[in-house]
Amino acid sequence: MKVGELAKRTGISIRTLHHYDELGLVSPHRTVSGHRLYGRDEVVRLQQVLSLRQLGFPLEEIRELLARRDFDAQQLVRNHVERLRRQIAAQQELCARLEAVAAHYHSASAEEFIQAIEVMTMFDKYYTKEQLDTLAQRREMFGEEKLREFQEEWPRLIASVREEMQRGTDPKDPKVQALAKRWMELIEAFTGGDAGIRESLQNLYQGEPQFAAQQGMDPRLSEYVQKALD
Amino acid sequence: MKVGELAKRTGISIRTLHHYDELGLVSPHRTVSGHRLYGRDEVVRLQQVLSLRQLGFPLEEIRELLARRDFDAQQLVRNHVERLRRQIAAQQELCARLEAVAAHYHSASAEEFIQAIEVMTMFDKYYTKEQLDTLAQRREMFGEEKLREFQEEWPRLIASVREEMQRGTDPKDPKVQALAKRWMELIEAFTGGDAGIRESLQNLYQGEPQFAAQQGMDPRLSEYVQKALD
DNA sequence: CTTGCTCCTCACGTAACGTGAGGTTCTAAG
DNA sequence: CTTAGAACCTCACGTTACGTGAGGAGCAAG
Repeated sequence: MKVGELAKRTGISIRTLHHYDELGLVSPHRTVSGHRLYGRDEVVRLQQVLSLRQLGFPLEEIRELLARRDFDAQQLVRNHVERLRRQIAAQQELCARLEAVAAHYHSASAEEFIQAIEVMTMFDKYYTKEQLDTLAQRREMFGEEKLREFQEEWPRLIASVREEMQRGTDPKDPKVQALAKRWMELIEAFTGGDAGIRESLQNLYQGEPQFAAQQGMDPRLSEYVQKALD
Repeated sequence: MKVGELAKRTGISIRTLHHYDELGLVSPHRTVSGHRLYGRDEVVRLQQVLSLRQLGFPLEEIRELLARRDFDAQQLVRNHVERLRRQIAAQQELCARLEAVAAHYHSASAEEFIQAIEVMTMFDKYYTKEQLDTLAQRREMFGEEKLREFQEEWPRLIASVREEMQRGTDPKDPKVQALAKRWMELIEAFTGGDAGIRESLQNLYQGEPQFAAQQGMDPRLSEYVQKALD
């Protein structure tokens, strides 16, 4: 059988057969003019290659397997399954996240959408898994409505405080005190009083100044609020 | 900020930053001597790129997204989730199979192992999903023990029939008739009387002669058995 | 002898960078 | 002012499993 025929019968492309020949995976005989000739043995070999390929093994590994057939099949499969499991887990998490974003930012603009993803990325970086779980629970407790309110209130609150700061108002001034109180309340609502979460939050805003800036925060403002809280 | 510093602060490799520059994803300014200078805007941009990358989008798509920000975020995410789900499903099936092979061929040699995989591949090709499900159920019904018995009996039975054929025994001979009866029983046990499955089985052995040969079958033997069964 | 089909061997392209090679610029110390 | 070493630059090849021509021969039929 020449390549074309084998290709038609197996559905494998000619190029792929050439490729396998180059890699030494399936090595057909040749006519004097150089045309490849596949016999029974080569077809069997090809089937084996295809079978292993279907299971997701890289070609290089397949070649080694078929070369020295004394490998530990069990161990091999276990390793492979392990690899797959990890990939699957990662992808499932990704999926869950994407859907969470899609669901939550139901009618969000592109800008808001990217923002949301950025926030998620940052959270991943600064919170432990347990903390993220805790936060997810708290969010569920509050419900859509409340969350949206909080999200809309924060920028307003930050803007108000910034205004007072720029105006040079004394942090002890009752107006600032009222804002600071609300500030505390919102943070408490978010952290649920968890000291670890509060710390991670602080690390996040200190460690990612450009992220903080996007939220309207900066170190000076932080300091100002801190004074008012004391 | 020069590349080295940005690289340290973000944990992204210098090469990657160069790469993103080449692709026009993050385009820093340059000093007169050509060194890259990243400012606030570029860092923000980088964060966005990284966020989208983390969600598994290809860089090319990310560039388009960030270029024309009027895209439909919902649609985009849905498409992406769809892609992911398909990948996950495929990988899970793979995993399940690998484990099935590993569990079933618990102490198999490398040869048997490859054989098993080949059989699976062939089954995939010739049976529909429903038929495969049905077969899986039947296998569970029988249990490990019975299956192993069947698997050991088949080669013996095939060998016996082949012997009679080569000896030229009349298909109507009682000895051949007894073998043919057992043959029928085994096939019935396998197909569970499902006509579709029996047909697929026949297609498999007719369509994959080299597979059939590995199992010890060939067209002449088939014909002989057929005569005996009539 | 030529047409048309099949075959051959390069060899580049893909995604997202890693990893040098070889050369320039910056920075701090002598 | 010079010089060593760090940091920067631009190529450019390697990775995986092939796809996709380019350009040139072999092979059967008219």
